[in-house]
Amino acid sequence: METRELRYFVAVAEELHFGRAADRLGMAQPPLSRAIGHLERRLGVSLFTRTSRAVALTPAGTVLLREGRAALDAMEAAERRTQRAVDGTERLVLVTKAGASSDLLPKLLDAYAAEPGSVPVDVILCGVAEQESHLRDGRADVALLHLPFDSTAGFDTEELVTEGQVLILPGGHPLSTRTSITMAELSGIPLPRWPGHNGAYADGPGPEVRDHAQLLQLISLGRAVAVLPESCRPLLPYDLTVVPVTDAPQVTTVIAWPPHSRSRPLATLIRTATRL
Amino acid sequence: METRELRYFVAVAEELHFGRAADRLGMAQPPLSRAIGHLERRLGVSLFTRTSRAVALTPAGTVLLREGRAALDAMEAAERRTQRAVDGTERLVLVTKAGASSDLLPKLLDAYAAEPGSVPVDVILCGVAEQESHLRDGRADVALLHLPFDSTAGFDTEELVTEGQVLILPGGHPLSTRTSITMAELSGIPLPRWPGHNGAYADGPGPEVRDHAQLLQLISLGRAVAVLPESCRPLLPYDLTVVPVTDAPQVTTVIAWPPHSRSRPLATLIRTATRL
DNA sequence: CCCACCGATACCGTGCGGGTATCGTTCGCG
DNA sequence: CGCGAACGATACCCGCACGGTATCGGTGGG
Repeated sequence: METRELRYFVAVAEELHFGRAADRLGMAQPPLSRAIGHLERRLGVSLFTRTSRAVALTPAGTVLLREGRAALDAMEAAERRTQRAVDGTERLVLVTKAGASSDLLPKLLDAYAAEPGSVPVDVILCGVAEQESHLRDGRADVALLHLPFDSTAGFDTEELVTEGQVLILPGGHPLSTRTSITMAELSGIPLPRWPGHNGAYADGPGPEVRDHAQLLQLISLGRAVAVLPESCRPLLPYDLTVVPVTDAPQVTTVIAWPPHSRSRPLATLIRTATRL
Repeated sequence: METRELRYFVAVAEELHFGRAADRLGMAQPPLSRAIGHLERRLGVSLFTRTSRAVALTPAGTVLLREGRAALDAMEAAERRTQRAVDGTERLVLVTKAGASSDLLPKLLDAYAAEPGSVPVDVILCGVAEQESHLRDGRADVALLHLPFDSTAGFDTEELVTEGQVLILPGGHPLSTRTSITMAELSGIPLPRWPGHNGAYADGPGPEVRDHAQLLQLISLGRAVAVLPESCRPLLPYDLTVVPVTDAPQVTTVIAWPPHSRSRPLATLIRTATRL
């Protein structure tokens, strides 16, 4: 199977429409139809059920969409990591959520820079749920993830720190005088919604937020309250109040990397992180 | 990057010889040279240093070999799993070492077959260190691996059972009267060597073995002794003696599967395994 | 009932992948 | 020291497969 065919297939599988898919791929519709036909004939499997009005995935097509995306990610990762491996300019790319691990990250970077044989580290701060794809498609070499929010499926990981969570409130909020609180007491309050793995938001009450800066501004405006890991405290504006949530799930920060690609600099970074 | 180019690159990187690589690929040498040249130009990195006498990988080439193999495995896996997903004939392919988990496996298969919604399970018994590639390139959906011997890098796993190890001896062996033994006492005895991840054997003393049947025959012949997990006992010929090794590393059997590809039947199998 | 939509088919041109022949360089050997 | 063998690069040619345009066939909506 050629990557070109697989890209074509994924486009059609996502659009479920040959015309739009061809458009997205920058080509005409007939060769796309033909390419998919070729692919189906060569695999010996029907991937789509098509009527002249609708296109749908067969079970085999569903499998190929899932596995094919992973394969395309692996191809992209191979390409990107190779391009970054030009002689003498070795670097590491670390990705993490903007606003998270605000105390851990500088410590880690300083400690690693002091290690013998360390290389420059580029830091990518991205929105929630983008780190995984960065790691999967080779834009990054290593990530700081936060359980139970992020999934570590397919990555090797080491646990770094575990912490409790706190409730963040605007200054004048009725609950801001409390010294602690439980999840049960928050059950009626809509918490902000983060984008899922596909980048879309689940339905429900509560404001849609994309990153911490946005969230904190909404809280300052009295439009939201949120439960966040304790380590976000140093980043809070002065006008917000913090109330420990006694029974919120513990948040574990882990360092994660793709299971192959364990270069010497990466191994050093991981070792440094676990020793902090 | 097209898979064809990547296959070409891997062939050259493994042979370190354009002529032999072209031979292996069933093509002539000039188009292969040209394809590699194209790839290098498009990636913007040099992958090989070539003189007219020798070909060697650059650092970037080393990265591409590692990442590219993973990507090709992912492509193959996508293809194979898709072909196996033809409607109505869903099956699971389980791979494990021949001779290992001899008690666990039938129990698991029986328990799973009794589950509602279970599908037929094909069992592949293979040599040591082949399971990982089966799982990686889509020939299998799920594997029983044994820590610390196998690597679970890149797979999701659940621990199933942990057991000690025992020393297997031919009947008349001087140590066969012992009721227990320690690793230190075995330090002078050469233990059999298993093939590594590349299929090659490490240098050193001790016979080279490929599977359990071969090993047990060598032990019966008095040409080897071995330390194996306790669960191999039911498979031993009557003329072998077993001595518990008190301080041998514990062996953990885990069920492992690729982190994506979590179909309903697979999830059921995993759940069944963890409940045994 | 007709038209609009959409995927499949027919047909054509061209670019690229692969073949053969040959060159340039380098090492080994007489 | 010079010749030949080994090996990758280059030159050149061919065929095919990929992509484009035009059109068909079937289906559902107005």
